[in-house]
Amino acid sequence: MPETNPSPDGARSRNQVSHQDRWDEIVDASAQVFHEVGYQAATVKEIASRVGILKGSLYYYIESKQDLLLAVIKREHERGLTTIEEDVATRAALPPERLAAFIRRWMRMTLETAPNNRSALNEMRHLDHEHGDLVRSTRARIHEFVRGVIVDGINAGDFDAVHPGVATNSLFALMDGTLAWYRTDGSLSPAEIADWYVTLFVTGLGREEASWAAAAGERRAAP
Amino acid sequence: MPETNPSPDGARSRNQVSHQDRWDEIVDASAQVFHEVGYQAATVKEIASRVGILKGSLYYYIESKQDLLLAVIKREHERGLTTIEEDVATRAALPPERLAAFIRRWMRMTLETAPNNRSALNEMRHLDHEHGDLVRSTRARIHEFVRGVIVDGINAGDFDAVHPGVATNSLFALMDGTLAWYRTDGSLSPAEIADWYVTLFVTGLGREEASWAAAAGERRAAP
Amino acid sequence: MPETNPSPDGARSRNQVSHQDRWDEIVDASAQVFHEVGYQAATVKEIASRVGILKGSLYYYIESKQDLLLAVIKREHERGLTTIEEDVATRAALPPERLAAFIRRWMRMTLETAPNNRSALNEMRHLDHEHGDLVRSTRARIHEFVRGVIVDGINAGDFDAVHPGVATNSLFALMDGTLAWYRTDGSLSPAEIADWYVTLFVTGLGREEASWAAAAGERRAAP
Amino acid sequence: MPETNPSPDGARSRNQVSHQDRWDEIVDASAQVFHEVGYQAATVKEIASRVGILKGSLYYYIESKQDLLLAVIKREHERGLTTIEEDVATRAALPPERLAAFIRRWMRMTLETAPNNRSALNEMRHLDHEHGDLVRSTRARIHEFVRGVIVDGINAGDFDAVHPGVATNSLFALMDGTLAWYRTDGSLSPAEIADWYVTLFVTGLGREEASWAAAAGERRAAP
DNA sequence: CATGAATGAGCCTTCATTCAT
DNA sequence: AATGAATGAAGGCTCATTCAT
Repeated sequence: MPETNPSPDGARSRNQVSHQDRWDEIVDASAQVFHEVGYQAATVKEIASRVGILKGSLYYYIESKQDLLLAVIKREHERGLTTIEEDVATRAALPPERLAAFIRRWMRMTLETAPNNRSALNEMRHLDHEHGDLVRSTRARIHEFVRGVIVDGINAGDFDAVHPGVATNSLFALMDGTLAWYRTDGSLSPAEIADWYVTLFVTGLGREEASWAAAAGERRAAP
Repeated sequence: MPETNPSPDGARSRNQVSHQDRWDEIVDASAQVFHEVGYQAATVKEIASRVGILKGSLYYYIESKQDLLLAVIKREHERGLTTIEEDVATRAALPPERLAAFIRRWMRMTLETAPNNRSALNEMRHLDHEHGDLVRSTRARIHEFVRGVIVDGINAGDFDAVHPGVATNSLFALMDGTLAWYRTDGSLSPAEIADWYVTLFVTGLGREEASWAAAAGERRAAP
Repeated sequence: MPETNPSPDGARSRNQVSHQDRWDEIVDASAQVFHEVGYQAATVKEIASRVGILKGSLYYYIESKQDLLLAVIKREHERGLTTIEEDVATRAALPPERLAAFIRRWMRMTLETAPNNRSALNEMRHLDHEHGDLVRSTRARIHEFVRGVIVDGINAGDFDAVHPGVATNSLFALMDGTLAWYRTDGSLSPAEIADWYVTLFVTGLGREEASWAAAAGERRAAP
Repeated sequence: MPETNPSPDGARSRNQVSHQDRWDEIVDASAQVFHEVGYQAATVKEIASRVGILKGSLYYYIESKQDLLLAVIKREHERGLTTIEEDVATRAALPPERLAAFIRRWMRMTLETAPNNRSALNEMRHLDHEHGDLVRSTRARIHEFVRGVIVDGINAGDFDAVHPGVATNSLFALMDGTLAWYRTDGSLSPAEIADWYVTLFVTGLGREEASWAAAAGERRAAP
């Protein structure tokens, strides 16, 4: 049975989309499908058909299936880079507050903006060395930010002297692991989940919230 | 090039292994390969060849590739069921202590006993409905245990009144996420990582360790 | 990645070429590509891009890829037809001299004028019946010329009584086979190779050069 | 429409052939198809179906289509290597006689033993570097043999002082070019064509047959 | 004239699965 | 139990071709 275009013939002229828009559609569809069945099980045909074109047509935009994965992962990491950016007020705050703010930003991105995007991270092994390294370096920058905040907190006495790398990894495992069980119709909102992570992590890092909140007030008042 | 058996002919009579042993070898090999490349990318041929047989021969033991995944996942969950069992002393302990003990047991299993096993959990989506449900029910029992401990802790006032389901999910995301970044040659031992999770989670659940440790002593002394 | 026109936008108006010139460019590019990778492996896209247009645009000039092959082969045969034309002096000469002159003309064309053109001859099988016959009839005319010279030579006693058709085929196999091993930077010039073929073939046809050269002198003197 | 096995079901058990025999069938079929349409245009499906199996089954024997080309070309070159071997009498003969004998052996192989084999030589460009070099080295050995005979003949004064490399290339172009025009039902037998090549080439190399035949007799009588 | 986007047929290749021996 | 040969359904990818703009 030949593959046939599901959209009606006459619609083509009206369906005109710019190259960039089409490409965004393609990356969206890819992210969705990778999320649903994983990279290997995802078929180019399925992705194409969600965009409303034939699989052969997809190769007008890509050179190989891997390009789709790369695009999805890159987009995720760009969102990650955006998420580590802090506004002026937050940048001036104490480490616990900064970490809390980051967790809230990250969870908002993960659960609200790009729910089916972040899942392709586990598929990074399917990228070849060159692209894998490219992506890993971006990821490193993101981790570095969090690590920096934790180190600052330790130095300032706000956090216990934990292993900052392990703490960073744990935090991301916690946050990114959310997608494995989070359901949109569940009892908790994204914001509530973020709150819980803040409590868990910032408290767990060594001092109860009260203490560092108090400390923060004191130190702020000090100079 | 045709697939050929690497083992010498004459050795077969001496290589006699019981059906059960062969089956264990097969599940081991499957777990390894799934761990290395994922379920979809894993080939029946590769698994067979690690056992030292040809892929056709594997079908004497299984009906489909999915059976291999099922076996691996089942074994993981059996290990999980074993891990929720507590010795007499622990069963009598207070929730924070029980939770800490569980975390240590689980991490020992995850990192020491079965490092390449636990990774197949993400592949559960490749099981059909029937087997997926079977596995999910086992997983539910394991989660239920942790959830129970947390609820007990909340009721006893050891833990803050968090959402127990979310807390449970978080704990497993944290623990099972370890495999994504843990390196055998890293700076932390499995036990140290477990300690860190205990600190993070038990503290993070609401009260600093000191407080519940003290409370534990009092209550134990009470009756 | 979408195919894009490498030439700058504004240049188009100045790059104006006549239809005929464009067509010649296309046939040139086709000959080159066919020479490099063969007809089947040649892509319409590659040919178009050498002309500086997109593959879709090529179809303004052709109806199918085969048209490109046909044009290349036709041009080769036209060159062949030109090459069998003799100047007045040569037409009056004796068969061995005429054959020698032809060999030199043919090799000059093959190696100097159209090195990458003659290679498409082997691809004639990719022409459909109709066009194949068209081309074959031209080729027959060329062969007929050589055959005629050889027959004349035999009748005149200059050549041994060989099978003229086989001799003709052999000569072309010899000459057109040159491209398979000839290197521009090699030790022999086209003219030297042609000389060698003359020696080989005219001598090999039965009598050493001296003899027919002498005979030629006599007979010329005769009437 | 799924590809279906053309052979009747029940026949399979009787059609049992050894692995080696099946492989030979496959190489035969490949040679045929490559001969008919060329490497690029040849499809794995067509080759498989001539063997009576499905295209997928072919991959039990090969790793890629290129392997088929390699096998065909290797077989040709092995036949070539066999063909340069001389019996005791020939090895002792004078260069013209040895060359003549070689030409006859080669043409017998080309036209009688392996008519559709030798045509894949032109497809050598489709081999990757590694295998291309392998094959080229074998070809070099064969050319070296002919070159040696020609050089011997020049040194002995039997041949004119031609460029031996060019002469060798010409001879093979002549001989291997035969397949382009030779028809089984033609007026000349393989042996007659070989005779003609002998006359052409051995005479063309510089001295008429009579002369070297006479010289041969003399020199043989001399010591 | 040329573009750019799409089509669709077909290719090479992979691989889970079957089965006679 | 295991082998080896084959199957057949897909899958990724290529590319000649079409056509609205």
